[in-house]
Amino acid sequence: MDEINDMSKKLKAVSDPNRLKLLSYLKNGEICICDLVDVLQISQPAVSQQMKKLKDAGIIRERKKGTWKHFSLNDAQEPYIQAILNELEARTVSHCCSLSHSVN
Amino acid sequence: MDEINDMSKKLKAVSDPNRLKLLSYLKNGEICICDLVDVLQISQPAVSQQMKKLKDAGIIRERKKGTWKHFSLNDAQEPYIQAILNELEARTVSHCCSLSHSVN
DNA sequence: CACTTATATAAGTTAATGCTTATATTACAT
DNA sequence: ATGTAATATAAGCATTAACTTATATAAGTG
Repeated sequence: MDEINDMSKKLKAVSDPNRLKLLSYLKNGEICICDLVDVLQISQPAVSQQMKKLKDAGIIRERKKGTWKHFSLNDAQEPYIQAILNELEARTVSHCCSLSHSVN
Repeated sequence: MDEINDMSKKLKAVSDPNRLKLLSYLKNGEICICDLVDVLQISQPAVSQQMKKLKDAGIIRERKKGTWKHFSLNDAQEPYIQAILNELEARTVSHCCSLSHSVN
């Protein structure tokens, strides 16, 4: 019965149009919050809050790099989440911050 | 861009715990609203409204039989909706109305 | 250290959601 | 036609969700 609530939480996380868009941008790799503010036409705190929801639902992970935070899709997804991601078209953003290739 | 909104609508329809439960009961075949009131512990209008959402999202269909309405899962589902249905455990209800075998 | 930049948190507003109770509709039965 | 049963609709309420603006935090730079 608790599996239902877990599914509900994950599905709620991906059922918002803005968050679906965020995910479609994430399909092309890591992005940081500043990349998304322009693209979604919402405020920086709004993006920050959306990403938090996706992270709490276990769909994305974050990597801190200086003042930036880079987000990316988790490798392992529930099959039904993966099916949703498959349905999304991959979109490109122009990166506001140079995505440094160095690790950590 | 409108595909996002369509996905959002369908995903919203399945992201509520009670509606996920309804769907898990539907996996075993047709059921009518009266079957579900006891099972979910919510009022008849509440069940009725939930079913309407699932129907508007194109996930279930209805068949009228006298004063009863029998609901069932649509045969063709979007792949990502099917993946969600696959994840749900099939549950059994005791039918309040004799599910007549006659058609229409 | 002071200044800037990226992100987070807080508080408030508005809209959407999901229930409730009360009442309306529809269909069948007597 | 009247009564009963299944479902639908309406209205109201409480909760949640998703923004906003303002402010705080944290990290890099001169």
